[in-house]
Amino acid sequence: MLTDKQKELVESFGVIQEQMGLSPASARVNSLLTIVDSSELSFDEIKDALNLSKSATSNAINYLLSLNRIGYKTKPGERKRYFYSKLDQWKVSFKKDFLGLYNYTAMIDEIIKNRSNENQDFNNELKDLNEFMNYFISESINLIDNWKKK
Amino acid sequence: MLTDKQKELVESFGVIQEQMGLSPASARVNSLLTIVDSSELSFDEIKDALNLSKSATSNAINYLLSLNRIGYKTKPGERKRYFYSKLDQWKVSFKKDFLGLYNYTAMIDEIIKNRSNENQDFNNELKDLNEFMNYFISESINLIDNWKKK
DNA sequence: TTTTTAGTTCTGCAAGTGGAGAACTAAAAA
DNA sequence: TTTTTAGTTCTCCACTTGCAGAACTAAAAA
Repeated sequence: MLTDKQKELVESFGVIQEQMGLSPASARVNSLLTIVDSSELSFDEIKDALNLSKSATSNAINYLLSLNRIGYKTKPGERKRYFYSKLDQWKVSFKKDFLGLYNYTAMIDEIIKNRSNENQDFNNELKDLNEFMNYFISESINLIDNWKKK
Repeated sequence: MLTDKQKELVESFGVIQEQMGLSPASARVNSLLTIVDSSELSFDEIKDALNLSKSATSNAINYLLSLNRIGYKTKPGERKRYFYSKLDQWKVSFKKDFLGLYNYTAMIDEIIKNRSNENQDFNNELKDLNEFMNYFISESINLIDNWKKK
């Protein structure tokens, strides 16, 4: 199912995704579904390709489904589910991530409001950071929205 | 040293920074140094303001120093160190973060190279994502570099 | 020389995470 | 009705994290 090189890539891309917050098993599953040539894999194919237990496979799959990073389809007359990478969701999730940064800037605004004017240099640093953040968030969202408009 | 509102903010900004990868204690220390009116605090002031043990305080401070998120100064004739938030480093560390994303795009390039042409739709999704990522990274670095050139 | 200061490092524990394997379940097939 | 399929959930354990408190250390003060 995988070439030797692809097996290596599943691991190394897996590590990168671990660093991005996925658990080892979820990272491997997502990595596998990105790398494998087949357009979708069954539960057991995933389990066997990664040498995972059923519980680890089940939990990893359900976690990735909850994040909307993978999806599944069924085939007529079969009960099995076939999982695939929802890579095309990247715009949606990037956008969500950037919007989430507004929590950070709102927090900084609160902090600015509640600092004395004793140390104006630092107050100005906070304001500058926040101005940039707000600018950066809206620019990033523009970049996403204007990317190959479809 | 802190108003009641500021104490609250230390906690809530602390939580946000925990979500960004800092340990609870490091997050509180960094939060405190961002919120407190004094321009710098000693080891014991930090320890007492946050009700931390000496070890937790020491480890949190040294971790933040290693990340370059805080710094310290000394006062003539005193051995104590006074710690402050290095908020002005944000440009440097944002830039480093974005440059780090090139590892991700390099990985995706490797993946593309090692997939068959069986599923061109997915191959094109990978290419599209990577094109965007490369564009986004370079644009972001431009935004940082051009921000209020000083 | 002894004591104090300003921390650092070590020891031990409580809590959380991640995954294996077994037990379980609901629907479909035999 | 029994068995198989396609998972899910439960139990247990190994490993990691984060912190407190105690022991330690090196420089400075007394």
